[in-house]
Amino acid sequence: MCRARYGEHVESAVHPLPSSGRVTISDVARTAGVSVPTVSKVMNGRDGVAPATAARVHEVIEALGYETSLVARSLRRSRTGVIGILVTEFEPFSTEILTGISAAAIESGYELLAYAGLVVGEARQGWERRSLSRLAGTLIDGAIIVTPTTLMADTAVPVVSIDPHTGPEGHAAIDADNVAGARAATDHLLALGHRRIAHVRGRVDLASSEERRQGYRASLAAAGITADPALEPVGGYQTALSAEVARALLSGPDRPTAVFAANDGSALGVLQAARQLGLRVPDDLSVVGFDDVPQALAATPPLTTVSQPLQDLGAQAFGMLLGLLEGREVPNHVRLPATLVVRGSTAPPPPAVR
Amino acid sequence: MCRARYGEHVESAVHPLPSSGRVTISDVARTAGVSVPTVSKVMNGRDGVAPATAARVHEVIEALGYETSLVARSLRRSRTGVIGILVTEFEPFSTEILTGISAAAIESGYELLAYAGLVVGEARQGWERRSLSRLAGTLIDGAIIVTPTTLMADTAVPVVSIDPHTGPEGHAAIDADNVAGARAATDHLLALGHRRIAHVRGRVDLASSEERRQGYRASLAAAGITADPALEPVGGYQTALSAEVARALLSGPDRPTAVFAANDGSALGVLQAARQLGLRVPDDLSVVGFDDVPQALAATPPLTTVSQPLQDLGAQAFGMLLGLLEGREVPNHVRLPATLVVRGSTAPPPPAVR
DNA sequence: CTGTTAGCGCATTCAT
DNA sequence: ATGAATGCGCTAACAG
Repeated sequence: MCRARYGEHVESAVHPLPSSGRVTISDVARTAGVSVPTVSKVMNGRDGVAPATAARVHEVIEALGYETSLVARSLRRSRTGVIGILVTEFEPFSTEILTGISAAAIESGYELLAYAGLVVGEARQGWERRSLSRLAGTLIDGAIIVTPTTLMADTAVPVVSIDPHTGPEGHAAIDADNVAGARAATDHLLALGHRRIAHVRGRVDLASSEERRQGYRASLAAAGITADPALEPVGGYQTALSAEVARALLSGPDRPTAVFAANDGSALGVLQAARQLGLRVPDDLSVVGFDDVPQALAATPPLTTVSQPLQDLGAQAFGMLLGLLEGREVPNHVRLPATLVVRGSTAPPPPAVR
Repeated sequence: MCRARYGEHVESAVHPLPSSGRVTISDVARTAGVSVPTVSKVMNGRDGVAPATAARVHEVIEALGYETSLVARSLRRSRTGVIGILVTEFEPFSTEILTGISAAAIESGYELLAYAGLVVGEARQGWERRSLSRLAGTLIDGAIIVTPTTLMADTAVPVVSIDPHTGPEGHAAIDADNVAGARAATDHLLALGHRRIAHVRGRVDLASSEERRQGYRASLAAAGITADPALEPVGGYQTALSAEVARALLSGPDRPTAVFAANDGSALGVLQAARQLGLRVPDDLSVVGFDDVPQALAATPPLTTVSQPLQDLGAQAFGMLLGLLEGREVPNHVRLPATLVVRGSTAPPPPAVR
């Protein structure tokens, strides 16, 4: 067992080699017998320091294991070399994007700081503005915001949004083609022979959700099918709620033979509901999701879904931000293709209702 | 198109409402007609402020969208309410852990700051000490370090290590049971009837790699098989190198019927080599990996592997860190079970060689 | 070449 | 109840 003891209230000794772990620039200066600014110069490789002095300072830095505090430095300097990535929390969606950003940023000279405010409930509204205010202007040179809920004009640093909830208008943004993806999903079901296709909608306040419904409707319209509002319950992008509305949807007499869910979480809910009702997937019911999260592949049966190029989204967002930081012109809006991935949850409708 | 223009050199106007995005406490104070300390008191909910004044300040804060700078605040205060997670880069392994930490941290009152130095080459050695020095004592209250390469004593803040390369001795650490996991993998192959089982080793300088080899050898020994060094090439946890050594291994006359690779990346390399040599998996060759990264499931055939509870690792690390921060006693070392996941890459050996 | 002075944005005494 | 002064760790502009 070990007990916490981190010298929070340790009296700093009269002389160097502080007992606590934290080593500051003054510790180094004192030990090396020079002034603080001299150490600063050495740290930043500026000239105007005698070679002998620099060497001695370097030795002390090495010995004490000193490293400049990112905080103190960034308070004083304008550029920090750190890019912020703002998310509400770390979950499969945001971490996949993070992975893409990281791959793109390697050897770019920038460091990455991913920040999760972990706010819940009321406080969630406007989280991105708050987080950005806390970091921008000091800690970070620019930011990538994952699924921001509001538009932000006049930010202190360059910002690129990924999959903004409000749609990609007004600021540098990148997202996947939700309309085309949803259309591909519905086209796939139509091609299999389905005619009665339901759509479990996402959060109605989000742009992505509405775009997916648009794609669904466009596909139906192209096939000469008029959309039936009774087949469009709202699952709010949530598994539990989607399972609930799916149960109702699938219990009726004239139940659909296929469901296109607004995201994978919803699709998993539909799968759950089908299982409870004794419906086999894909024999009795076909299900398509959206996003292609890891669980989609692990589901039983593996979920047919629309894959968003999450890593690409991240990588390209980083590229755009780099462009903004370097004062280059960058496209205001980039849209990446979403592609259908056919797995085991879709099949032709059962003969009885065909 | 839009061009970067973020008022870096904007002259601050004589009066409030600065043109740049950055709003400081003095802007608020000036606008509200009070002093800076008063605003500070209001922000931190301290008393000693007239209700009327507080209300006015609150209004201005709201109007200006002011938020305290994390940097400036943390420089002055000891506690920041932010936990740092230090990684070299964001990839599937570290982001999975991140997801687990995030789930555990929600509603804990702490915010999460994941920091990737993105160092490569020489500078990589000792990255965790450098990153920690840059953040600890100021920005973060404690840190979780993912796969640190060195031991760190006497840190400025509490630290918990996940899967330390040096083994879990000396500081609060958590990892998966590599020995037992490797043993389970090898036992599985033995149970299928394999006798000639190779092991593609990982990075020999890492504790996890050596532990996995130990488990492999222990399993063989228990079955009365003496380990053959010729069957233990080093793949260095890398796909390309592993494919190379596997090609050599599988080209020989007395080739093994099964391979236990030190991690999934290596296993994918073995799969590659087998395909090139015309060996069918699992009919001609069984392959087992370690880690259970998402690609393991997506491989052809789906990879039998040993799953590390990455999210649990993260969640429990957060729990331990919380304990340290609260001055509670926490176990110095936690070891979580690694479990075999049997998929499609393993089967009994071909009759010819059985 | 070096040290002194100043100030980044904020929180904390201590006066008033 | 409020404001002036001080310092966190660091860097920039100057003075010696």
